Amino acid sequence: MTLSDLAHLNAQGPSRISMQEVAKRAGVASSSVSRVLSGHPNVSEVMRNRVIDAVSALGYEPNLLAQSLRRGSTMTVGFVVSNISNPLLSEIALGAETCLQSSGYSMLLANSMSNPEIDAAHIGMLAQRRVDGLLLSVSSEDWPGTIDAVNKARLPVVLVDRELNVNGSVSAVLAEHSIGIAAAVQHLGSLGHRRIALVNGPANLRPARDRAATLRRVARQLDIASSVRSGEFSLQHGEQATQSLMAQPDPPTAIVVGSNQILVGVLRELRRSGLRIPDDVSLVTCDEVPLAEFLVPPLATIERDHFEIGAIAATLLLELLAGTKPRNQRVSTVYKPTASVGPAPIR
Amino acid sequence: MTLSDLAHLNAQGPSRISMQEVAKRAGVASSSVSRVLSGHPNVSEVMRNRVIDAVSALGYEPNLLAQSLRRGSTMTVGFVVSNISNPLLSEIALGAETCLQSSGYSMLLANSMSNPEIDAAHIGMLAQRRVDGLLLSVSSEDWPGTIDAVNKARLPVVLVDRELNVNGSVSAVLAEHSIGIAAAVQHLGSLGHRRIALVNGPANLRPARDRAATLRRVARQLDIASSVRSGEFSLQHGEQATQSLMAQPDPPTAIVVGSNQILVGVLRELRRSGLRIPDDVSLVTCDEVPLAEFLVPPLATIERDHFEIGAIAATLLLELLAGTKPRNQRVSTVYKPTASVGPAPIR
DNA sequence: AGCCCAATTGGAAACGATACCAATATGGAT
DNA sequence: ATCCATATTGGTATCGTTTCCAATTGGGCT
Repeated sequence: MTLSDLAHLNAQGPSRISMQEVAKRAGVASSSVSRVLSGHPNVSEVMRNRVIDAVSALGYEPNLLAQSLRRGSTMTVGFVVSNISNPLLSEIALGAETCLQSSGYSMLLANSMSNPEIDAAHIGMLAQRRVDGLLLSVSSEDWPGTIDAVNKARLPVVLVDRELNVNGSVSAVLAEHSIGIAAAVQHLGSLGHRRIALVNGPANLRPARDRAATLRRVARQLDIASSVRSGEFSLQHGEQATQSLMAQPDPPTAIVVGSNQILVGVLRELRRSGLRIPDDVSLVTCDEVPLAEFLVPPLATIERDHFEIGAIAATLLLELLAGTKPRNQRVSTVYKPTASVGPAPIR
Repeated sequence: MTLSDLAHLNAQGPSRISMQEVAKRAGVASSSVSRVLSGHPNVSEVMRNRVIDAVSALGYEPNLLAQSLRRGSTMTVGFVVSNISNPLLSEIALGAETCLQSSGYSMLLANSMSNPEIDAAHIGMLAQRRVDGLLLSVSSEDWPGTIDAVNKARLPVVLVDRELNVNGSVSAVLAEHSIGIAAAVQHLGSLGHRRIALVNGPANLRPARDRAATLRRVARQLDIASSVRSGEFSLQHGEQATQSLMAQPDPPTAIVVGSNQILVGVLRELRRSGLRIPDDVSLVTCDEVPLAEFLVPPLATIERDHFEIGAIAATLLLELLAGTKPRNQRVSTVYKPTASVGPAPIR
């Protein structure tokens, strides 16, 4: 059955019904229809019924596009993200979308594939689409194009674990990576580890920066040697960094991994080189990942509630849209040791 | 620095520039500005330059909302999905969004949390927002509200591994689950397994239906006993079904798992009950999941290219939007055996 | 009875673009 | 020089709402 066949069957005709047609059918002005439907107080009972009857008789549904143009609000927010297939980000997106949904907002999703130029282009595009606000988990905090785009957009913004030097109405949800990292380093220290490495994400992103700074600080306090390998959030970086770390004359006895994408590379390289966890090297990874509990040994993790981070980001944005002042909200991280962390090997 | 401070610094003033203002500044009619910007052929060089100068002097950016209202196209598609945090779906979403992006389309994401009522509500909402088309991975194929909503929406639709009895312009991308399942069952049969169980998703969804039918058919051909446990895509279903399966007098010697969410439950229950893979029970799971390769033993999987599925879905929708006839495209699945599949235990 | 205020309604402008139509200008052909 | 076809431009209606303003009505009050 084709669309035009369907039109025959369907009493309400082939094209969409406008408010004008409802008004004509009800024998009133379109402004009255609008008042009834938007719940204006000064509407008589008779009018309300006439309009409602006509609406349901014609199967009228408002055109949100026209509403948005007139009202100046689209009830839409944009989410700019490096890669939604990253479980961290997809859970954040779920939390955000769930929260936004319950307030009548929709979410436009834009993947940048970790390319800051695309980030910037997306921000501009979303502004042209007149989203009411932005959730940003950009791929670089120092890319000028991104900063320009945010400033030009003149929109309420919530940063998702990012620090961006921009003007305007900007809130942020920030994870306290230091808590989890500090706990992990202390635990490792207590087990005799004296050389700890961090296979980290890019230094121009807050999570990586925060983790690196904390690890260095706490290690120094405990008289532990620390080394940080910054790089992309990628399998390749994980492999390469691990290989170069473990090839050193005094390789680290514990590795902290800065993301689930890097983790796969680290694990592959450890498997390839025959190093055993935790006998040869202890392992801790950041951000829970689905099957980690079934690895042998199960992986120690530094966790944060991803869904909640998304929900908080959305809440902060809803606050801004309601006219509140920007604010930052912090979310804790928690270190969960497992058998992947053991005593430092004796050399 | 606040927004109003910024307005001072910014030459282009506090509020957004409309096409009218560009026209006034260039000393031409707004229709001419429109022609220049939309690349109409009959525009003189002088006019083009005047307009372009005014545009860049004022920093004009078109209002996509007004464009959409007038043109009758939003360059937006809706993606209705049960739960974007499912890695299968987030990879599909990435594939789709990447493809749409390159054609200038944006994606509105709507999570239903596997609730068919919410599915239906989202479809209606997206229609009101005047999306140009829909990508649907609905949570139930027989929920009347969903079918009604799709029929009412009168939009081009692409089904993502779903079968939905609706009218209109509907394409589909369909995974050939039978290929992978058949290969797995044959492999298990050749290893002596005579009782195979499928811990499956809900029977009102194509992937689960297809897998169950294939498993039953191939098992019968090979004279193998098969049992199928249908249920939600959930950890709990995985646990409960596994427990009840293995508590039988003649428990299965191999389990096929119908989704990554169910998998976690199956693995937990197997661990809890002390059953070993593959010594006590062989295990195959559908749809690759990140760390499966590092489990001990690594998990045998029936894979399909999730990103490609998303990209194909988007391509099919773009075809429909270009006016082509609906069509279905099939995507293969491939069985990848590992040490999680072994000879049937001897009783 | 006359007046005023409040409630209700219709008409029209506006949001910011596009597209049709008519008007003008330009050039070549006769 | 005249005429016609074509290229270019401006004016205006339109997309589907909301909102302002003015007009009408009815009731209460003096």
